[in-house]
Order: sequence, then C-alpha cells, then structure tokens
Amino acid sequence: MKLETPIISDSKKVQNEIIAKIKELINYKNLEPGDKLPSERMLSEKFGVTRGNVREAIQKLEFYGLLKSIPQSGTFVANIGVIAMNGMIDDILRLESPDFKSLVETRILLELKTVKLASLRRTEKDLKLIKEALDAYEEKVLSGQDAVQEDLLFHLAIAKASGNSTMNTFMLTITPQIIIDFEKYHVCDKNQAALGIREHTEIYQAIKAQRPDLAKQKMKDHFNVLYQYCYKSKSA
Amino acid sequence: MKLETPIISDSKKVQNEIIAKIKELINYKNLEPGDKLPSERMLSEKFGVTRGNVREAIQKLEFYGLLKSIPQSGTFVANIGVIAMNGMIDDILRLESPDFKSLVETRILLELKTVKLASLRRTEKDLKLIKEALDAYEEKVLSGQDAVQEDLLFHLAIAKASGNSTMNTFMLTITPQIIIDFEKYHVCDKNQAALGIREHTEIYQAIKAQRPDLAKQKMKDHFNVLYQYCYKSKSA
DNA sequence: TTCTTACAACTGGTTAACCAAATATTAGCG
DNA sequence: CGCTAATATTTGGTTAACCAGTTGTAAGAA
Repeated sequence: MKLETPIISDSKKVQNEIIAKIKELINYKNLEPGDKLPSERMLSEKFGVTRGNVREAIQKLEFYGLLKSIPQSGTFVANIGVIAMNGMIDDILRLESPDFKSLVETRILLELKTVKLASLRRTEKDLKLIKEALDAYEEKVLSGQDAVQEDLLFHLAIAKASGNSTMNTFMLTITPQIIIDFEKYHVCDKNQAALGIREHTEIYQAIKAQRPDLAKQKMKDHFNVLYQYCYKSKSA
Repeated sequence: MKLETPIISDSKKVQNEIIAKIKELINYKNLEPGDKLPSERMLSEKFGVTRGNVREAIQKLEFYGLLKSIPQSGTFVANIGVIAMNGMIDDILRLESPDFKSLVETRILLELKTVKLASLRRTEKDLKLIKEALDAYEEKVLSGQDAVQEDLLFHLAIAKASGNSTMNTFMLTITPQIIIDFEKYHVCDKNQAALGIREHTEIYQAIKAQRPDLAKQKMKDHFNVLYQYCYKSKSA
C-alpha cells in the first residue's frame, strides 16, 4: 500500500533540519553579532547535504533578518542577541502550513479592516474594478459554474482599494491556501451561491456609498454564513 | 558620483518583467486553464534572459496558484478564468515593498487581535516565554543598550501565544521590515524606553490575568505613543 | 621590525551541463 | 490501414563547474 502524501515535503523538512543545525552551530561556537559563519561548502559537507540546500536555508534566515550574506565574502550573524536569535529561529522552525481555523480567523480580521478602509479611501477606479469583479462573479454563479476564484477576486479587489499594501499582500498570500482548503473541505456549494451574490452586492453598495461601518457589518454578515459552514464540517 | 542604491533590485525588476511577458503570452495565445506554457528554455530564449530567471518567475506565479509545474512534463495554466488570471498577475506585479504607514497600520491591527487571543488561549508555558522576553527587554533597556530587537521579540512571544499560526507567521514576516524602518526613521529613542517597560509590563499582567479587553486597551495605549512618534517625523 | 605589495586561496553568486521521467515520433507487425 | 512497441526528443529538476571579487598570507623592501 502506498503511503500518504507527506504534509510537509522532504525538501522543506531537510531545510528545517539545516536551520536547526545552524542554530546549534551558532550556540556551540558562541558566535556573536557580526561573526562569520562557515562557508556554504563547509556547511554542506558538515551537514551531509547539497550546497543548494544550505543556500536555501541561509536565504530563509536572511529573509527574517537573522543572517546577512555578502558576495565573495561570507555569511554573517545579524546584530541580534543570542537569546533573540534562538527565539526567532524556534519561531521559524515552528512555522507550519497554517490550519484552516487560523486561516479563516485571520482572513476575517483582515477583511473587516480592508472593507472599512476601502470605504474611506476607494477611488473611482477602485470602485470600477470592484464592480467588474462583482459582475464576473455573478455571471459565473448564474451560469451554474464554480465561482470560488471569482469570489475571492472580489475580495482581493476590496483589499486593493484599501490602500494598504501590506494587507493587500497578506490577502494575496492566504488566497491560494484558502482556495485549496475550500476545495478540500467542499466549502461554498452551489445553494450558497445565490445568497453570495446578494451579500457581495450589499458590500459593494456600502463601499460605493462610502459608509465604512455599514460595509464592515455587511462583510460580517457575509462571513457569518461562511463561518458556520466551516465549523459544520470540521470540529472547532 | 555613485548612484543611489535602487529601491527595487535589478533581479526583482527583471522577474517582474518576465511575469508581465508571461501574462502577455497567455493573453496573446489565448491559453486556457490546463493549457501548457512553452518550456522554460524557450521562454528564456524568447525573453532574452537566463533560465534561472524564468524559473524564479514561474515559481512565484506557482506560489500564488496561477501556474502549476509538473516535472518532466511542463508548466500549465491553473484552473482560473482569463480575467481572474490577469487581475491576480496585476496584483502580484503591483506588490511593492510596503510603505511604513501600511506596515504600522497592519501591525496594530494584528497585535490588537493577537493580544486578545493570547489572553484567552495562553498556556502557562506561553506565559513563561512572554515573561522571559519581557525580562530580556527590561535588562537591555536598563543597561542603556538598544533594545529594538528585544522589544519586538516580546510582541512575537504574544503572537505565538495567540494560537493563530497565520497571524504568527505574518508578525514574523513584517518584523524584519519594521526593524529596518525603525532604524531608518530613528523611532524608539532612549527616553521612550522607560515608558516602554511599564507598558510592556502592563500588557503582560493583563495577559497573565486573562483579561482580553484590558490587554487590548493596554496594547492600544502602547501603540498610541508609537503612532504619534511615527507621524511626527513622517508626513501622514 | 614594520609596512607595502604581489599572490594564492576562498567566498557567495551564476551558469551550463547533466539526469530521469514523461512525451512525441517512428518503425514494425498484424 | 490500425495498433503496438521501441526509440528519440523534450521536459522540469538537480548538480557540478565556473566566475569575479574578497580576504588571508607571506615575501620583500625600507
């Protein structure tokens, strides 16, 4: 019998192992801010992995500001205390693919804010783009097709109109995972679609009228249905 | 005279150009969901860039669920309508390094939620870790050293205690940029430090007492100071 | 001894060659 | 002509060689 597809891919697993070993090495050698790490080649040999694996791990730690690679020179420990370093690496290692509940919880938090900001800041062009997304969604639904993507694009259009690039980025980041989970847990079946159109339209109207509190309330109503649907099939 | 360091690196720029060209190509060739893209080698030749550049661009689009690479077979267009595809690619291209205001706005939103969740869900171990972060911060401050890193680690400890992996990840994501901006705009100078200790302590006490609303209020007070400080040196 | 300088070794970054699997093509049989 | 099987080609993924710049070393002059 074939084994289950692993939740975390092997390459991810080996990368985390490398990060853990780098952490050990920093502690063992008492490396302080500004000190140089062994070269990628040495680390790859020491850890028994390819240089590519080591590079990936280093780049990840570099993204979180813990290391700094300088071309033709070396990789250096960032200006951060050893306790802080250990804490942050532990956090990074603990980063797992987010559970559905966390994802929904975060999405609701973000969207209740973005819809409010969009109501305040939206330009006419933003409004036009939201309307287009709404129309595309409606068309797909009325023709009986699956409209999960168009649904989310409506929400992304709102995020864009919020004028907050960070929240916009976060919405884009979680959207792919939401699509995957929706398909996995079979959220958003057809009979919800008609209701979805009405709710989307109400949200759009509130944004158009620049009524942030109303828009937030309509978004809340919209998510109430979703929330219940999610927790129906999955234990909270 | 040497030119300024570019805000967006060249490699990032060329990657965006490739993404834009892939978008054009999908539109020009009317590729539909499931259709195969030209091979990486052909694209690299067609665009006049290296295969590595093409691979990076494809992997980015793959992350956002727009493409799907299958080993020894090809790269395929995801099951998403052409309008949706264009919209999401535009979003991705528009993704810029976030402005300070967006960053602060998002951080406040996230932290007012995580501190509330942490008050409700924190385990004894969480509480211990938060206390340790608080002590480390206090020690650094009282010895007159720079404590930006320890400051943020206290907040990260709260995010971890919130039990929401997505928000925890987001906090980790924005933290490096916050550190950079803090240093750039010289936020958090020494005379604020003493006040910071008191505020941190009050937040910790509220979490310990499991009083979510009080914790949220204390966090709000904490950010009020920060907010004013930010907008003092930078036009809103 | 001390400072300068030429040179060798090492560094992270990049490129091109290589790999196994999937696919397209063609040869051969019925 | 129709179908199968053998083969050649193409694919994304991976590895090893290469590159230019930096750094450590030591030789040589003052």
